[in-house]
Amino acid sequence: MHAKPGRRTTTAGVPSTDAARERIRSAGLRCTPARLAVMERLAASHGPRTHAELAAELTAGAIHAGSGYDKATIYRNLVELTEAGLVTRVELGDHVWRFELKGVAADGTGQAHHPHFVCTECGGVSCLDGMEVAITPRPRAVAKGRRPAGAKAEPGRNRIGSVSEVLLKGRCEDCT
Amino acid sequence: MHAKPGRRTTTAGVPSTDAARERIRSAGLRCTPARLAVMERLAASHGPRTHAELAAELTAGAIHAGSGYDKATIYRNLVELTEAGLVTRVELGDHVWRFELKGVAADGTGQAHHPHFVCTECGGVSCLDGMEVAITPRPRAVAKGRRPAGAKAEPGRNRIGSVSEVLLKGRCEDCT
DNA sequence: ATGCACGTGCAACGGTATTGCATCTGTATG
DNA sequence: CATACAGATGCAATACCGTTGCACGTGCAT
Repeated sequence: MHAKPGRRTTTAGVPSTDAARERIRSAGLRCTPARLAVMERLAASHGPRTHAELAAELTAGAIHAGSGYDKATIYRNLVELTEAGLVTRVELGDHVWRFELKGVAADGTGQAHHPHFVCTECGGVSCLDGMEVAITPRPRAVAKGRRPAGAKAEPGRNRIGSVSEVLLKGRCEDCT
Repeated sequence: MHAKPGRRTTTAGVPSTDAARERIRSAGLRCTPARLAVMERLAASHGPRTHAELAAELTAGAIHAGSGYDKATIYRNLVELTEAGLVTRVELGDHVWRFELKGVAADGTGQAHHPHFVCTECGGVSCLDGMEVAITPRPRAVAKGRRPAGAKAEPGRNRIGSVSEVLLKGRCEDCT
């Protein structure tokens, strides 16, 4: 009882738990321990996580006692959070959906869609959050003149209507 | 149609069947009717086909008499052809793998790194042959000094070694 | 404290990918 | 041209992941 359910990092600032709680609430969803756990797990991850991974971590045998959420619950939560707009669901080429916390930049600037890099060797996935991908029509030197607007292709070019996801495949440094 | 399973042989030019046959052979695989059928089916399609589609077309009830290949055989052939480098396997976002004839690398060397664009709506794939993708560090990090959660891959892990493929997902103009 | 609606756990379903094994066939060899 | 072997095929069974139905538990407003 003396351990308040949820607020484990009680600093004067804004604990991630409380932030998550608030976001869940404001999304019109109830704030349940399972949802908090999912949110925190996603927040603690540096890249997109698969449902299987999250389920494995949050089901019974997990390190943290008090877990033990059902796989279906986690799945439903992920879907609901996705529909609520708090989480994005991406597909990187293997047959697994990965979920990722949607942009939470403190200032509110949406880190909309950042590119992902997946290693074809080890299957590792990196979030190229600090990278920018520019698509230019002609193989001309593009080094300078950084083009903001993220990974947006110029419309009217080729048959691209709109780009929703950028995916790079290759080998990570470890596998080279 | 009139293409008999036999060798329409090299009377004039090179029938696609023979071309496929040669490619299969040169890939170190046996040339079997099932493989030829798969290759021809892929060649006749202008977009990526799912294994389910191909299986449905090539199994017993198919248009072509004499077909009736097993679903597992088709699957294995697709995988083998993929490993042999004759076919590429892509994932569009639904949980189905799609197979597509790879570009004809005449000299056998790897084809240029041209990005692909795949429409998540219609499944169409465009080869962005005249486009170039540049990956540049974002001018300004999300936050200064500190490493924000999820903003960067773990150091020493999952960093990009080499990029072998660039894949853009989104909607094509027709589906917008 | 109470009640309702929403969330959860359990288990089962469905669909696709994947594999084992016995049989058959393409291909090389004599 | 016949033969033998490695590889390919068919059949069926399996594994896996995502998804859903239903009864019960729980958050949250009253």
